[in-house]
This record gives sequence, structure tokens and C-alpha cells, in this order.
Amino acid sequence: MARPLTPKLSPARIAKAALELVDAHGEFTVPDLAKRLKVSPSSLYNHVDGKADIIELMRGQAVGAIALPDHSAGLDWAPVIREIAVQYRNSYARHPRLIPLLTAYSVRDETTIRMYNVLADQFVAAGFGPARVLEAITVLDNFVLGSALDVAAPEEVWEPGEAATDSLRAALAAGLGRERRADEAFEFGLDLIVAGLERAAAAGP
Amino acid sequence: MARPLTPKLSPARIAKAALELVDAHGEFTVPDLAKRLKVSPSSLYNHVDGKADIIELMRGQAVGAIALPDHSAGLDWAPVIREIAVQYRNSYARHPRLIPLLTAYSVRDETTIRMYNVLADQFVAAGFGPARVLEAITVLDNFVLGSALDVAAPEEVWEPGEAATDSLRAALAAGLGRERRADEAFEFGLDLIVAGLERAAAAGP
DNA sequence: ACCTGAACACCGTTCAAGT
DNA sequence: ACCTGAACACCGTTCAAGT
Repeated sequence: MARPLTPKLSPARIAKAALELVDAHGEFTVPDLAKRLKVSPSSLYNHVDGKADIIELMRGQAVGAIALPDHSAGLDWAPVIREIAVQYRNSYARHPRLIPLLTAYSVRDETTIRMYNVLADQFVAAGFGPARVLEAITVLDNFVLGSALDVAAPEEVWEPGEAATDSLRAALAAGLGRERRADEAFEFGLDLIVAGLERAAAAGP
Repeated sequence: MARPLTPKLSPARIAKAALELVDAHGEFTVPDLAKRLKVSPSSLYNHVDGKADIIELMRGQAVGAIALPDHSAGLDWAPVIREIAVQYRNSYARHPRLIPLLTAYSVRDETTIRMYNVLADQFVAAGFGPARVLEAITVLDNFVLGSALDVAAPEEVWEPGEAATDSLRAALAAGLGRERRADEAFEFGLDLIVAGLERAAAAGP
């Protein structure tokens, strides 16, 4: 049994299976991936450039679901960038364990570029100068990525043992184990940042 | 030549050498590390639990340099948490290529816990309730980690090719290649967040 | 064009043997 | 206690051979 009539593999099928492995185990190996696809490891190399390429495909898979808001509708800029940040972060939060793999070499894919374009347009509309536009995009990007990593962090990470003061202990008791802990923190921070950007815009250049 | 009179290795020496490798190459292997220490790979296992343990030791090495501000001096809380965030982020920025390795399993070491303690105390002093304290710490933490990753990202990552609109193109032209690009964006975002927290504190519970 | 099996260099870790 | 060398299971990738 060599070449089948209809190919058993495709980049998309490989990416999907790899993402399932990462979601389940936080990592993947080529042999495991091949086994899940009922294929020999070397077969993968007919469709894909190697493990790094598979990771890039997974990034596309995760981020491709982002639906950019229609900003031509003359909406105010702040809700638009807020919505983008939420979508961006949620698309990562759906696959939290993928993010550590992506940070190893953070290439920007096409969806990300499109997103940056919209953000840049919006910040220009807000009255920011070019240098400030880049800073604002970077701030949002950094916060989104950090928040996505937070989703991946296991709860035990926050166990401070005996070393916690009363203040920290009370905070952990209030928030830990709660379902939407990471989401609420993200939204709180995003509100702070967007409000700050609005104030900076109002203050002018 | 077996056991030497004075040991050639120690956890600290191993962590230091590993960090040098990561700074230089963005990764390290056990054989490479052993070679750099002029030792056989198996020798390392007399001092260290394995590769994961070495990464933990590197985290300690990087973050151990943080000097927490003396918050018993009755300073206002906002400058204190700002200073902590700056120190925290800078200690990572000194070893940008280490951060992707740390995100794989983000364990909190002792220095980090001490930092969280101070932050919690400060936010309580600011009048935040327990749940809000945890959110505020999380927001700072996420932003610091994301900003640290930004330092590690190579400049080419931002090359959008032909797909950039004028707004994005102008922003990149204004900021890219500039020495302190990542630092300025971090400071801008930190100012937004701290100002937002101050406003939240003023608004009360 | 696409799958397979054999092969290669390399990795992380263990362990008996040495002092 | 600490270093070594041999050994093991496993990994990512290549390539000739098959259809």
C-alpha cells in the first residue's frame, strides 16, 4: 500500500490533529502525530516542512477564526480596538497550551498583519502620531499575549505555600478556582488600557 | 580521574552556564551545556534533577536580581507597584530568549511570591477588595510577561511585507529599528495601567 | 504525487564502575 | 560525594523504493 487514490493527508488535516494533541497534552511529537493520523512519520514530510512548519500551521488554525469588526461603519475607534483585542485574546484562549509553543519564534501570520492594519487605522483616527500608534499596538499585543499565557498557567502555580501574607492569601481565596478568573482579569486590564488610550487621545499630541 | 577534591559543578554554576547558552543561542542541550562546563553530560545529574530543573534554576538566576522597593517607608502605593513592575520586567528583559522556555511551565519561584506579597499589600492599602487585588496583580503580571516576550521578538517579525496599509507602514517607519522601542512601549503601557488603577482606587469599591 | 521502512545523527536520562 | 563511559529509549528528518 503506497500512494492512495485520494491523499490521506493535507496541511490542514495535519494542523488540526496536531492542535488536538497540544490541547490534550501541551505538546506533540512527530511520531505521536503520525500515529493519530494513522500514517508513517515520514509521510508528513510530503505535506509539511517539518515540526516548525506544523507549529506555524497551528497558529493559523487558532488565529484564523478572528472576525475583525467592520470598522468602515464609522464606529468610534475605542470599541473597535477593544473588540479586536477581545477576539484576538479569545482565539488564543481557546488553545491555551499552544501559546508556549508559539512564543519560541513569534512569526506574524497574515491574519495578525490584517489585525495590525485595522488597529493602526483606528489609532490614526484617534489622532495618534506614528510613533504613538506603534506603541499603542505593542501595548495591546503584549497584554493580549501575556493574558493568553495566563489562561495556560495551571492553578497550582498560584499556590504560594506558607510564604503568603494575609493580603495575598485573601486575594487568592477570593479569586482562585473561580471559573472566569482569567477572563475577568483580562477584561479589567483591557478596560484600564482602553480608557487610558482614550484619555491620551483626548489630551492630544 | 573520578571524584575531584573540590567539585567542578554546582547548581549555580550550571544555571549560569546554561543562561549563557540561552542568551547566545536561544536554547540549550544537555550535551552542549556539559561541554561548556568541561564535564560529561551524566555529571550534571549529580547536582540537578534534569533539564526542567535547570530551567527553573535559570528563572531564579534571572529574577533573583530584583530589588523590591522598601514599601515600609510610607510611600504612596502607585510608585511602589510601578517600580516593582519595572524591576520585574527588566530582570526578564536582560535575558529575553529565556522567557519562551519559562512559559512552557510557569512555576512561581520564591522571589516571585515575595513580589506578589508586596503587590497585594500595596493594593490593599489602595483600598481594593480581595478579588480586585488578584485582578490587579494578574493584569500587571500579564503585561510584564507579554512585554518581556516582545523584547525577545526579532525585529523582522514586524516586517509586514506588502500587506501593510499606510497607517501601519508609517508607524513601523517611526518606531522600528529604534533602540528603546520595546522599552518605550512598555513604559507607555505601564503608565496607562497604573493611572487606570489609581482612578479605580479613587472611585472606591 | 504520496506512502512506507530503513537509516542517521542527536537528545535526555540511568546506572554500574571508579575514586 | 562526585565524575565517567556505556547504554537505552526516543526524537526529527532524509531518502531510496514502491505504486
